[in-house]
Amino acid sequence: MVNNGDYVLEHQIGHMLRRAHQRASAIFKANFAAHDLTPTQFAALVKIADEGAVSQNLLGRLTAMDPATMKGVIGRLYKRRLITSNHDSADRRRTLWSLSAAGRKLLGKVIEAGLATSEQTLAPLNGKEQETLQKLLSRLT
Amino acid sequence: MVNNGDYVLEHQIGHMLRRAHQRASAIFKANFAAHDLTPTQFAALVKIADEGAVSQNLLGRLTAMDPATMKGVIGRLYKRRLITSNHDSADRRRTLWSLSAAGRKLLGKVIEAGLATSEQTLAPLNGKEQETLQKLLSRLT
DNA sequence: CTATTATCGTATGTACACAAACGATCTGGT
DNA sequence: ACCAGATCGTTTGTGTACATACGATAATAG
Repeated sequence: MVNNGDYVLEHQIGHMLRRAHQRASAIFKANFAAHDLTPTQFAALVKIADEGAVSQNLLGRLTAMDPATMKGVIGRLYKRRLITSNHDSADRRRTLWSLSAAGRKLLGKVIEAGLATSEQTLAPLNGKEQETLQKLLSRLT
Repeated sequence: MVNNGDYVLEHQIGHMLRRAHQRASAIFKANFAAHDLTPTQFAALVKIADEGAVSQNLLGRLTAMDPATMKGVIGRLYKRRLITSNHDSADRRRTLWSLSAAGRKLLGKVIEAGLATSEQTLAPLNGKEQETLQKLLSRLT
């Protein structure tokens, strides 16, 4: 055994965030297993729906993914034909992505699972604690 | 634009945890860049130091990594000779891992960076808020 | 109008994260 | 002593996550 001073892994905020995120992801996975969607794929679908038509780069900023990550997510959604692409007439570098009919249908079906995921993730806390946690977390940015 | 009812991505706990974890990782990375250690590698070193000698499986449980992830982390630490291995005399399946002299030396040097990382990650909150956040996060498990 | 600077998408490499499946070994109950 | 089930470590495959580098295109400055 070695003494690392005050450093207790379990009390470090980074480690706690990692663990909480692991748990949230596991709950998400259970709720979305039937639809085979990952958290980032679902986030992308939601944001595309919000925006109507978005470029890869903007979508990345809206969902907090960098361009390289976004490319992979978009690619997997496109392979399943949940989204469609159009060239941007104003900027030849851009491709604009929208929901396909299948994407719209799927999203309508799973949005409830998204809400259930949030609820289950926060279940250990009461209403006021949930609000407090969300408020504090939102300030870590 | 499509209406997704109440589903606002930014307000979902899973997404907030993902973003907070991203930020914490970025701060960690900046603080440990000179030593080329990732958060999981550092966590493993800390726990090995705490325990003296641990099996891969137990170390995984102590640091919240599954066996497949742990194998990669251990492998990278071992390649850099920060840890050493011994066969467990009581169980032929097990390998027990300990810090090497180099590992001990490195850990002594970077433990401060770990504390600084936690401090900087929590910097947007005051002392009382930090405590509240940690208490609430610890209950999400 | 041209030269610099920025942005868009793409590609490659490293590192988690977890599911699933596997052989080797250990353990508890009979 | 044996067998059934658990545990240990490993392997393979998919999906983030990000750094870095690159060519094409756009926007801006002079």
